[in-house]
Amino acid sequence: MNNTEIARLFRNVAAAYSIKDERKFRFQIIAYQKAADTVSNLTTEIGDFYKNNTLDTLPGIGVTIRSHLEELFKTGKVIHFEWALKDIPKAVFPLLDIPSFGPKKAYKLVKEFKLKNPDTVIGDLEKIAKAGKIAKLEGFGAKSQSDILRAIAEFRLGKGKTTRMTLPYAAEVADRVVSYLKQSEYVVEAEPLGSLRRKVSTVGDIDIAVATNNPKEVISHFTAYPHKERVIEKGEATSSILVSGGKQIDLMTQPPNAFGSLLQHFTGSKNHNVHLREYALKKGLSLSEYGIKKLSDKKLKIQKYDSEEKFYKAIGLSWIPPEIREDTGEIELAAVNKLPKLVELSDIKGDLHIHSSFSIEPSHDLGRNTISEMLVKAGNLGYEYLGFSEHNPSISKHTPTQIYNLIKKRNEDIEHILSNNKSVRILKLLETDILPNGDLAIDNKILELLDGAIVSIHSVFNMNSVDMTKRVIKGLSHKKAKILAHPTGRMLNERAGYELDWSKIFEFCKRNNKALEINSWPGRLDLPDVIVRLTVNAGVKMVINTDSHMSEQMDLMKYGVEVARRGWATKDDILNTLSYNEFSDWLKS
DNA sequence: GCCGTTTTCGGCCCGACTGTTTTCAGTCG
Repeated sequence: MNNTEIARLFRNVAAAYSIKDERKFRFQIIAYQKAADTVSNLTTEIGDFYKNNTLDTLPGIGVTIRSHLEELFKTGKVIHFEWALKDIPKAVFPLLDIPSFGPKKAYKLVKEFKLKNPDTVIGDLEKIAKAGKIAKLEGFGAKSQSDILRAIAEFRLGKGKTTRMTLPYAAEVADRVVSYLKQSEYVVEAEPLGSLRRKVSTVGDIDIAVATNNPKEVISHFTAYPHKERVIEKGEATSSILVSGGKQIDLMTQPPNAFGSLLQHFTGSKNHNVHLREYALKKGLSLSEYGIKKLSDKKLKIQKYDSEEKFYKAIGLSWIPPEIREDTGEIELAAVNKLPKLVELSDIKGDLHIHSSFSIEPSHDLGRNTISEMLVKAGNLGYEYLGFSEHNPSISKHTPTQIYNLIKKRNEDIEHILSNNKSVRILKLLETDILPNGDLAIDNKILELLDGAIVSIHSVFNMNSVDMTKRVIKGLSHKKAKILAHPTGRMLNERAGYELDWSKIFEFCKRNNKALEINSWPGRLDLPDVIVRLTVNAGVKMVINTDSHMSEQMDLMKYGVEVARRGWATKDDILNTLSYNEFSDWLKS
């Protein structure tokens, strides 16, 4: 079973517990939901954790769930799960994917109308609702019946829980709503929060916080948003709408003097907030978006905070950058004021993965702008150096001699340009394919023309982890091969990427002075943040590159820096924060 | 069922909103 299936199994077990006895199984439900979240967020198959005997390193997986997983991988089933799911009709579970359906509602409807077939249950329920039978049920009414019909219709259209947005897209949607909100005179401040503020690689829905002394007016203004499809809910302090394209926008408000606690609350993550509140409880403090209550104060008066810094300080913590608020150790370190100083965009001194339009007759796509145009942009960004890494010339269409001459010609062009442009230094690189057998696409004699090579996988992605790891390590073995570009090959929302044995890759890179790339392209963000964290811990260096094919794409560097920050990388972990001389020494190392 | 510079036992975040109710259950974040 793969991660998706196992996460679903855990969620179904949690739902079954909810239906059986929500109070009795309260903490088991939370535990299984948390385990499901852990599994669905993994970038490695959980079967590999089982094989490596490292299941106990995963948060939310303790002795019991671990033994259930071991039973699952050994025998293909788990007796305890079969017992837990035995009394629950299978038709309940597909309904749980529909927004507004929880275990209780799904179970009641399935039971009441004796729905048996999980494959047709959604359509069956729709017919029943259309026939007006749900409104007659106790606890339901005409409104809930029509809400069910709409929920099913929207679910079919893929609204609500659609594919997640890339960061620039989400930022654009959020910016439009924020600038609309700011048209209201009652909006003092408006900020996008949630996963967008934490810079998660993809964003599900858009969360916006508003500081106002008149929440009612602000919410009326919000629900009148011209691009809204419908209002999902509208209360006194919060509201949600669905906008065209099926994306959900959640709004929360607080008065300006309590905006700090709202920023904290609505930025999340959920796991960070839960841990933070448990931590504060032990100090006798109860936290919410309203502020902080001292439990020793019998009247439970709320202390308000206008800034996040003051809010964290009141709990005895240093301010935590949003990118690392994932409950992976940040609270413990903030308590002793030992958070790392994360790398910043202004630390970056160069970009090493640039495709110019120089006619190198490459194996893959060519850049759109000339070497000179790219250099102008680099100057505008304040860079000290730029690395040109066009794809290697196609090996099926050229002889080695032709390739040699093409690279030589590019080098001469660069030298010529350099004689007229002294402000930005240039590194002569090449993005070189690692062939399926691990050889590089160009030979040693040609590699010697370069300051260094960026190597990467562009074909035959479907190799297993063992073979792919051997392929990559062999590709990196040449002296000139210094950087592994987009190391997992993933494309967000498109393909998962191949698997590598990271401990072997790290060991090789560390011993041989090789670096892994963080590719800033918003559809890649590769390395993924969790692997950046492993890389940092392994003491292996990284380079943040844009992989630009046009000069304006060099602005995408910020996305790579955000990934690095989510992986707890400091300036020391990132090689292109070095000066030109230091970086060029590393290339020769 | 998980977890640990107060604990290997005894804790487990905190609130909003809706529909169907007349005080609350269910869902969501």
